[in-house]
Amino acid sequence: MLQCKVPIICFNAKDFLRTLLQVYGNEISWKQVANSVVLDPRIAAWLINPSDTVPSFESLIQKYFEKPSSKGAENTDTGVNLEKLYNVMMDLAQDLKAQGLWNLFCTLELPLIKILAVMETHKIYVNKQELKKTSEILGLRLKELEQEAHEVAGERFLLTSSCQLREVLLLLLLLKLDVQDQELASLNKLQDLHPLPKIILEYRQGFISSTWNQTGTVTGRLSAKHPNIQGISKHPVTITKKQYIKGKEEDIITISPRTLFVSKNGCTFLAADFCHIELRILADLSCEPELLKLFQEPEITDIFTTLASQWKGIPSDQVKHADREQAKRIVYSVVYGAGKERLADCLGITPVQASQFIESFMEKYKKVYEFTKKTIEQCRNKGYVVSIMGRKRPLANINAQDYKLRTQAERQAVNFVVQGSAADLCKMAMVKIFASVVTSPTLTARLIAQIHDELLFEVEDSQIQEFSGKYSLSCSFPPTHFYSLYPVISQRIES
DNA sequence: CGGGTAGACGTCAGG
DNA sequence: TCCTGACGTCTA
Repeated sequence: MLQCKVPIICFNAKDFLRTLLQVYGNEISWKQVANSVVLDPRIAAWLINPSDTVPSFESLIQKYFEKPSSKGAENTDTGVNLEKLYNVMMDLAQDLKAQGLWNLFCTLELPLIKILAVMETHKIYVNKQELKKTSEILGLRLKELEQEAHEVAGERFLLTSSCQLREVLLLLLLLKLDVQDQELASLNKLQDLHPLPKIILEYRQGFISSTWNQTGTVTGRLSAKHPNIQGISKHPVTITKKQYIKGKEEDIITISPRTLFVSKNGCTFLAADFCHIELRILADLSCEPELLKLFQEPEITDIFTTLASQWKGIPSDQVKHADREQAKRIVYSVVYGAGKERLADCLGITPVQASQFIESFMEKYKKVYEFTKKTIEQCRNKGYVVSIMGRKRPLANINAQDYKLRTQAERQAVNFVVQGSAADLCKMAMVKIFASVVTSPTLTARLIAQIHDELLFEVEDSQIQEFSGKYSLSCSFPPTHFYSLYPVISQRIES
């Protein structure tokens, strides 16, 4: 079936392909999926309406089979189902073409099926022992904290219940508790493990592999579960603890959740990520000159640092990490339509000040404001919004009477165009790089995860130069690359 | 009455 | 502000 030149129609094709790869893993290489052509009606249905998850094959059939099935079908259930499957796919294909989604379906979403199937068959090694230990330590620390909280509060209650916590805080009224900041516990430094012999290391390592959902979001992004590898804490957490655990006598301990994932022997994890992709897309779509200028200056390495320095009126080398984070929050908050109360809350200023802030922002980046207005207007007329690659999101509430519902739809419209377009580009990068690795006779790099704007690979040590040089993504990704990519996309949509 | 389950909601990690 | 998933409580 992998060699078959004729397209295969399959509901949940990714699961089928994964099973094929797992069962025949010894006889076939993962690269062989490249030859197959698979059509998945579920993905087609999701593209037509992304808020529609289509839970089962039966429900899809039911939905697309209002018209009576053509007579003369075989008597067996299998025969009938096969015919239905074929007819449903043909109907969906017609719909996709009629709605301008056919190209997106063929060039992005269909190739992705195989990529995700291959990703799910790859084992990601984890340091099982360290994970277990971390879990135990965290459990202990949580108990400690619970006890402390009870003592301070003067009564027993469930820390994890926001409801009960609220009540307790209300009763106390006097002191402000900040439980959240101290909630995490500790772990021994992982460096201690490095000198351990290979065999022991291997013995200690277990492995995991996430499940990737291609039809689970309304914006076109991917999502992952069991575990959600897209949501692993990025920054290490440091903590001071009172109790000594298992003889390790350290007061301050750091936990780096990402280091618990380890690359295979002789391999290295290599991450390639887009730089400020959403802001670049916003600059491009709005044609905002001030924003475009920032991206075109070669000496600017970090846009948010630059924005922070402009805003605070200080040199960019004096911008602190907190300033940068603040600038980032401001930009995305304002662009996606945060209200004055929310922004005030976020920045620790009064709503009146926040309101003035938003106004001056919109004044400075006028084209961005016009872009949001135009997007909302188009959504009102058509009932949906469209991303760079033609991905659609219908927003029924865009013309609603209810103010709350209507303004929410307006924010969703603006957000979709930017976030959805970013999803398009990230998926495109995935498809292109995968295709290139698959056809390479030498490269063996495996895709481990996609964290929205980042691709994580496991690369043989001897191939790091060849791999990173070939794509030169992580080293440098200047704006010019982005703009050279964009016309290609537009052209594809036209054809 | 005890115990399991489903859905809603809150918080927090990612982007 | 938008989009996710994990994990906890709470209600039915």
